[in-house]
Amino acid sequence: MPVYGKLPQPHKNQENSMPQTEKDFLKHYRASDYPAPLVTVDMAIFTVLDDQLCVLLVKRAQHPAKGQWALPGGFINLEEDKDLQATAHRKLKEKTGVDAPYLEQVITSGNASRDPRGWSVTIAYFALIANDNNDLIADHSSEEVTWKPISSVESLAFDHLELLAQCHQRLRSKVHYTALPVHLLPATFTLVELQTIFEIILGNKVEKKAFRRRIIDADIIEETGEMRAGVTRPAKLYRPKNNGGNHYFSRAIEGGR
Amino acid sequence: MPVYGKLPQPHKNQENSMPQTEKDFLKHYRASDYPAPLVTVDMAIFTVLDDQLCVLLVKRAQHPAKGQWALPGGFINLEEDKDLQATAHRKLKEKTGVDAPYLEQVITSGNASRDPRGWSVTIAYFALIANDNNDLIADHSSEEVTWKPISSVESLAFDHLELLAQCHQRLRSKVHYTALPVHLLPATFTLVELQTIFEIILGNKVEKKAFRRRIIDADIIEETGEMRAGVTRPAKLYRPKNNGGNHYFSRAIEGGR
DNA sequence: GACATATAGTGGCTCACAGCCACTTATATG
DNA sequence: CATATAAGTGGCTGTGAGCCACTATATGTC
Repeated sequence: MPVYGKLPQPHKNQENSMPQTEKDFLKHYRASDYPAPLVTVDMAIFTVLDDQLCVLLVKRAQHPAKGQWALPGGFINLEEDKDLQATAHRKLKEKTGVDAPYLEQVITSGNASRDPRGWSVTIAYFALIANDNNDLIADHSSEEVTWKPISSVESLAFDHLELLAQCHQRLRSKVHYTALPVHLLPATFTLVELQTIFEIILGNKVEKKAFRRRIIDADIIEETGEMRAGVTRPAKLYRPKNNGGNHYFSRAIEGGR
Repeated sequence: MPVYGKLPQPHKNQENSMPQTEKDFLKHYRASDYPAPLVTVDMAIFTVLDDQLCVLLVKRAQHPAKGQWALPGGFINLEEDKDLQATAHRKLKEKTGVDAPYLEQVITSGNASRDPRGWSVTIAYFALIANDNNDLIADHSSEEVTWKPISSVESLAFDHLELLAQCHQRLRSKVHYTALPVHLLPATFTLVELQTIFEIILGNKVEKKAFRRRIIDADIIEETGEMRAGVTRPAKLYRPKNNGGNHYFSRAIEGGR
């Protein structure tokens, strides 16, 4: 990998007057001397509540777009965040108290008009958290925070509606060929529960036998040995195996029923 | 370590005193008052030359990392680029003269250490261009520019090797379930040529019949009516249809001899 | 305890499509 | 005209999704 500490090979005088070492160059370099866009990280944090796919929204307490609903997010803390993922984790923790859910970078949106403060760039992530963590929502910043069913979200600040659409789309398409939704369930779950989550995200029914074959054959979950009692036949409980829902199927799941 | 021009200006107590309109807020807002990361756009521009997948590299003429090979890229021009994609297109045009190839955003990398100038963010794109455009490489900035077989790239400036790996990976995985490689071929091509490109990217052979069935059934290319003469049986020429290589298959292509 | 009911879970068929491989077709060349 | 070589096809096998009827196991009611 690149080594920054060392000087570049002394180039005998090229373009200009005298050669400059990288060290010299950096000594006089001031990032703030150059115009730069604003940079933020925004997140679509998904969970399933009451059989609906929901996303966490905050009502903006500050200008710009004050009073509008928006995806949680904010500026990178250049001192504390070691990388973009850390910024995302920090924001997630601030809003939900949850620490290490599934987190995936989706898209970076940047243009001159999406934020009235000027040229701005935002890196959008989506996160999946289990619905047994829902009550953990904290409320630091006197902002209003809420879960909204994704189907009921009609407008958001900035271009957040578009970002949300992209995140939702990414989630939906990955559900066709991965087992991502396990991250939306608590530590143990039944196959029917898992199937229901798939159906909620896909927006259509999934054929039971095909679904179970697929999940079992993929060897991504294992029986806990426990059963979930109910009003009828009890169901086996499962937990994610080795690499959770990060299995890729070579064929897509699609229709059914 | 990173040097920032100014410390963050403490907001003068707004909430408490009097309400402020967004207009007022914006009037006094100066983006440059806040520390912000550097933001660049970098690209992996792919083509196939001499039966090898190649990527365009430039030798850096300026500090930092002067003299090292890097992916082409650079800062956003806040005045001229209307969005990130425009920056990418501009960079692509500068280096290759090509204007509208296939372009896809891959990943955004940002952390405190990837650039010695400080906290920096880069948005990485990959582009596919046809190998009949190869000669169009311009050389504006007295930088050295070259096509390197991807297998021979062992080190690059900054974290560009990692970015390249991500772009390469994205390309390879999409080749399993899309017809992206048509963008790497000239306007007309034979099925065998197309298959060869697939094989080069995948790094393994593809079964002829399965490949042809897949492409033909997908209805993404059409016969031109012309034939390509050769030393043996002439081959039908095809051109991309409606939406080029942007078709998604529901099953992956994989192995075969 | 017998039975109804409801959900969990299985057996076993069909169908689409990737992999396989031998076969046919069309051209250049000696 | 025979041969070599690459283009292109026929037709089988295997995998895994879709389908749907069937069995299994609990609760609730009488």
